Amino acid sequence: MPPAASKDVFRAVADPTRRRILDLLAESEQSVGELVLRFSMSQPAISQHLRVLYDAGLVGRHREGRLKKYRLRPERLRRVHDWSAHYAHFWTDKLGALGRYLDKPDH
Amino acid sequence: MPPAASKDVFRAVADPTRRRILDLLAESEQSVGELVLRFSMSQPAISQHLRVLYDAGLVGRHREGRLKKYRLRPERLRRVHDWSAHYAHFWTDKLGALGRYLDKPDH
DNA sequence: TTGACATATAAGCGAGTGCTTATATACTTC
DNA sequence: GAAGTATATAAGCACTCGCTTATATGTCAA
Repeated sequence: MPPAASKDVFRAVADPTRRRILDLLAESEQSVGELVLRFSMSQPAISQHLRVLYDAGLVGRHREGRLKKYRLRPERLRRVHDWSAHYAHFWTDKLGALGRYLDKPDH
Repeated sequence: MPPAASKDVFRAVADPTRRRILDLLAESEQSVGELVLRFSMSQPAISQHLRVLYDAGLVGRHREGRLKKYRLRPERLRRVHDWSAHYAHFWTDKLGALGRYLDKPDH
């Protein structure tokens, strides 16, 4: 069985450590070692989180000497954003509720 | 031990069944029984998902006769939306990358 | 090649998840 | 009250998660 078979984006971002990794990578690409320094957990733990993010398509990576640099690939976050945006009018648009009411076919 | 102690919103929406429940509740409030009909799993399974959503503050509920109606409480989804919106410029704003680059203090 | 460094993988462990069936609770009707 | 309906909780089970330590792999430098 594949170690962490093609992971779902929603599950990937459910973990706070992984969200923090993404936030860090949003600033600049970083090596595994640099990331490890930002957390109080072992290097394998970070590598495992990075694998989940990689499997979910949320990060890319390439070698640079003996370092391996990870960079953000934010496109797939669009699924999360689009889904939640579906609810955004509930708190942004004052007329949202009325609008949705009037949109129903029987009005 | 509390059955599913105060749940995190990100974890609550990580499950596809729970997202589907939220989507259904976005249309209209529904009783547990009505929701059960939409899924091919047992009533307790749905009740357990509803509890997770309730503990995460994503749904409200009230009795109505012998029914218990659940309704969406979307406010807390804002956390998810705001977090993902933080990345939205990566795919919406063509000048986003340049803008972020110029925003750095050393430019 | 050898040794040091950087990262990934393996194996194991306790805790959590998502379901099931069985049962308890709450409400309504008779 | 008793019986029926609607929902919640309990217990159990297989599986997954997030971590650990130990080890394997890859890269550079001497």
